[in-house]
Amino acid sequence: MNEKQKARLLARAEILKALAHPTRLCIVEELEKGERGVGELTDLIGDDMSTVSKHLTVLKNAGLVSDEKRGTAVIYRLRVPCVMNFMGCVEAVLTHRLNEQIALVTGS
Amino acid sequence: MNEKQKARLLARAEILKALAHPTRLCIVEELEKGERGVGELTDLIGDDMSTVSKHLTVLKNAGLVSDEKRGTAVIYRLRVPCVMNFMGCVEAVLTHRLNEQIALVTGS
DNA sequence: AGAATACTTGGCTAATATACCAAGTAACCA
DNA sequence: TGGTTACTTGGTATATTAGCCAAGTATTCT
Repeated sequence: MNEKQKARLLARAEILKALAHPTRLCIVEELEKGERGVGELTDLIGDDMSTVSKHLTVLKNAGLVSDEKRGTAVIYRLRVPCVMNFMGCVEAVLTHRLNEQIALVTGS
Repeated sequence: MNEKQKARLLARAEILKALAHPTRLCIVEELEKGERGVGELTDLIGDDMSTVSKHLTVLKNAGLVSDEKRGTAVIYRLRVPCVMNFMGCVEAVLTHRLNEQIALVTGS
């Protein structure tokens, strides 16, 4: 494998890593519905606001969300439209896995 | 957020986490081309075979690949057809990000 | 200016992840 | 049966992540 390919894989992996946390997935799903302030997301998630803020930084660094200051509030929004497709595929993996487990239990 | 939703997000995050490593992405891309033994994947990646084997275990536990013993060899194959779609979306994020960086540099 | 609101950042700890080497196991071959 | 091939697993060191609390910053309100 050459350096260029390594860099490409690393870039992709970083985006996946940014999404690979329940809280961050929750944020992304919520932002699909529309822009939200940090306070709203914190209420939804239930962790400390500083924790939510750090998760938002991770998503921002990955290029998945953008932020904008309005008064004292900071409003976050999704920057990419396709994250849901994405999740459709993840769901397909889960379904596939579930079907197998059922097959195991029913012994077919 | 209720427990059921938390479980759903956790399940999705686990799949994303399994994909969120350059070596594992490399393995998945290679397996898109066809089934491969651990040795072949090790040659491609260049890490210790034990390291590659552990990455394969992660992918297997996530339900993304399956394995089969043939003689002394262990052959891995992809279990889900859609991982590439998936990556198409990741690529879209990268392109989006790149365009912005270009816009920044050219000052438009 | 001083207080309040809405975040972000720093500091810390605990948990997880990753890589290597060495040792163990399973199937085949001589 | 003993050796070889092809992996996997255990052990260990290091690095990264995630959470909370406390402190810092920016904007608005009085």
